[in-house]
Amino acid sequence: MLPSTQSRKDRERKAREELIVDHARRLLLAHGFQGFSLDDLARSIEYSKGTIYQHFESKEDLALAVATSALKERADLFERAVRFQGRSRERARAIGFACCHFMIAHPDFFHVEMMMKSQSFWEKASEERRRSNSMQAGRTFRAMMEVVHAGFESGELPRGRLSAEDIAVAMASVTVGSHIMSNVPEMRLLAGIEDSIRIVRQNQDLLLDGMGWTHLLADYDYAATDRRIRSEIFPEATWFTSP
Amino acid sequence: MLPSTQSRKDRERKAREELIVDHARRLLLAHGFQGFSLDDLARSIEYSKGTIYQHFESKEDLALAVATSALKERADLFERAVRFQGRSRERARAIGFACCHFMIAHPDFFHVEMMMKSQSFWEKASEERRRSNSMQAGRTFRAMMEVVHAGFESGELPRGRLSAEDIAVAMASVTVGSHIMSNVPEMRLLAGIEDSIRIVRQNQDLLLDGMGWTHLLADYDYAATDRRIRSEIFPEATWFTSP
DNA sequence: AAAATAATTTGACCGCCGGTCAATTTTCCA
DNA sequence: TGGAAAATTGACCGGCGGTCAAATTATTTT
Repeated sequence: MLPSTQSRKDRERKAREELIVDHARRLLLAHGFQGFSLDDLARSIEYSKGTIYQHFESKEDLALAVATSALKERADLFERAVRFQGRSRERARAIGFACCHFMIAHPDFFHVEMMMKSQSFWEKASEERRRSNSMQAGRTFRAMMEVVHAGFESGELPRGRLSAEDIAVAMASVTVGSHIMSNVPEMRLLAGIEDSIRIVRQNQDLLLDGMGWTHLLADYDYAATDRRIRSEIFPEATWFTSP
Repeated sequence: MLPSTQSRKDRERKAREELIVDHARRLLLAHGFQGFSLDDLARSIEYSKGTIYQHFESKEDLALAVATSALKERADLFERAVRFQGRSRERARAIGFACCHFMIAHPDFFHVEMMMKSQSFWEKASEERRRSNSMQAGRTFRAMMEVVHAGFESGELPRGRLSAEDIAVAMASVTVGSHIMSNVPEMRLLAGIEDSIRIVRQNQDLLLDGMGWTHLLADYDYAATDRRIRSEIFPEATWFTSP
């Protein structure tokens, strides 16, 4: 058997896996995890259900692959964000920007991520895909940690009670929580929320201010920073308007 | 038909509904929404599946009833918390305490709440149960708003860019987000998290500090406050240790 | 008390879904 | 080109949420 044959097969296999994941993402977002059926997916990709199971060992495994592919995108955005040339808080802000950019680019996607965090998903997914997901999660975490350490080293972020890890967790927490709460219909009604993104960014600012991460929002006009972040790091972002 | 007969029937009906919800909660927490089956529930309560459907119009409707009963508990805790006699930030702290108390009293419960926020749950639940849930959500929101307004009026919470609603949303967001993130196994590993409660309270403090809500954590020792909150408001809390 | 009527409870049944695997088709190399 | 090996298929399975005619129980009428 020629190596070229093997690699062609490999390429074909990989291409089809991508095809499946792409269609699965679409159906998953359209109908939710429970609502989307593998028979529909099989029809959509014009392969049989059995073939799907040659790539994924369960519905959960497939959903995890979808989630991981998106997480990889987010990790890419994070790594671009930390490359921003500026003060540590500006770089933290760029990560916040990346989160919002992802939110806008993939509305409804957090539903998928929520499900993964809440159900007995992991035990039904393959070991390999779990590791792959962990990899991407690690990338996003490391990006945040890099900025936190930059803050410590420059003295812009006071070393206090909190470890670098605690601070990274706090940044992730406030973003995720704000994302969720600002999209709950109940909460939107009660609090009169119209712009989720504004809520998310506002709460990120509050948290970083709470850490004493200079410059505080009150002491500095970040409008120019935001424009730079957009033009230098995320030129493709069309949604953004500085508050 | 005598009225006593009617009311006896009503009582019996209500008692059975509670029986169903109690067992459903147990099964739901044990196996997750997908994992718990109505046949199991029917066996568990020693009634047939058809009888369950005389009380609930779908599995989602039942899950919503479970969630609402827990939300009511939380609303009760919130209303107790805001009754705390003290400065506005201490009362906000008492609400944070209430959240943590609920977390401890009902571990694994946030899985149920997450699912409700993420899936097409609401459209499959009955109008009445949706309203009932909104009622309880409103109670928790109003409790937070009361404390925020107390903060504004006392001047302890600066009136700035943020509306009272924004601040209430921020408080809810950081709590929910911290709860989630500090329980994601991935994150626990990456950040070395051992005590979720510590993370949640820490992040709540950071956020309130970020709002400039006096007294800032650095300017005041809340240990005595925490002891008072516990002894005066939540005497049944056995988990709490002041940091 | 017995019969008639109304209300309640039941579980067999339906369609659908995730998952399997023997049978079929396609690919590959001698 | 023939036949083995690999890949693909879709009928099929058990279990699920949900339904409803039939059976059972409770209530009223005679």
